[in-house]
Amino acid sequence: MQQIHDTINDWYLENARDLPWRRPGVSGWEVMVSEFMLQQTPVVRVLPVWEEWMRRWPRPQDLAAEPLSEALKAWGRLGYPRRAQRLHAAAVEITTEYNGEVPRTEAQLLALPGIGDYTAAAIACFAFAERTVVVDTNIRRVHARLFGGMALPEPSPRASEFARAREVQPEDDRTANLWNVSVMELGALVCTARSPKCGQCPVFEQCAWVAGGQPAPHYTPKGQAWKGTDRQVRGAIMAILREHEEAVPQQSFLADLAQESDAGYVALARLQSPLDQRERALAGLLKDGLAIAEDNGIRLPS
DNA sequence: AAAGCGTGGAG
DNA sequence: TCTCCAAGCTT
Repeated sequence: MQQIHDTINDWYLENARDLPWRRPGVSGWEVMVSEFMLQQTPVVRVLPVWEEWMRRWPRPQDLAAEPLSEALKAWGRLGYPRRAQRLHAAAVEITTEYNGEVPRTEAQLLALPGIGDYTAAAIACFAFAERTVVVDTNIRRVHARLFGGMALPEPSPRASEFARAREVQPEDDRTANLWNVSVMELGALVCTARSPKCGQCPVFEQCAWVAGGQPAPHYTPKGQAWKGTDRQVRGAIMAILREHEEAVPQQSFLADLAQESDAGYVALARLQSPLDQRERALAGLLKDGLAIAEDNGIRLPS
């Protein structure tokens, strides 16, 4: 096992991407913002937004001093805007409860809004060199193949996966710390979900999945519905709200909505449909876009 | 605990 | 074109 540790860690030192939140001396806040943005979002799309956020809000208290709507607008088109809402709330909590210092223990991080098992372990490990067991989608996939001989991990994380992740960790703290990010990077660059680059894999010889003849996945992932959903409605509404610095009169707001193809039609139909459906659309808006809507003076049909 | 939550690029 | 997927979290 130590052979595998050294091989993957060495591979990382040679092949890791030069990402700004991995630079030496980055703050806990810089790591934390990157982790929020990277939840379900590719690195290339996060990079420019992260740079802008760090320029504008270099400390938690800087973001906490802003209205939520600014965070939502600056979130841009990263998707899942409630992450911006939770990051803002976390910044407020760090400012009031931790004197502006991002907490360094997993338990403290886990208690903040928007931070779950993965993000807590990641921030503690990457920013503060705490010994944690990081389990993300990349690591789950590498473990499933390398140790489990399976094409893909189970659709949702199992307790057994966390147990295995703990068991395969290096004993030495420093090596374990590097192992976390190394396995993750291997999953991101080589051991990818679709068409893995096994020819470039440093542990090709040790891989249980390869040894088993690379069997196909034992399940077919189900895609998420999009057309006609509340999410599509919110997406269309948020897209318009983001682009306005000033108040958007209801009439021009609805006109903008009508001009949006597809999503706009769905949103408009919802907003003008019978009460129960309209309430669903409004409820969705209220969850993510209430502050931005209020700031813009949006008054939806009632 | 399964479902809901945005967005855009790759294959 | 259409499906899958990307450093998950919350209820």
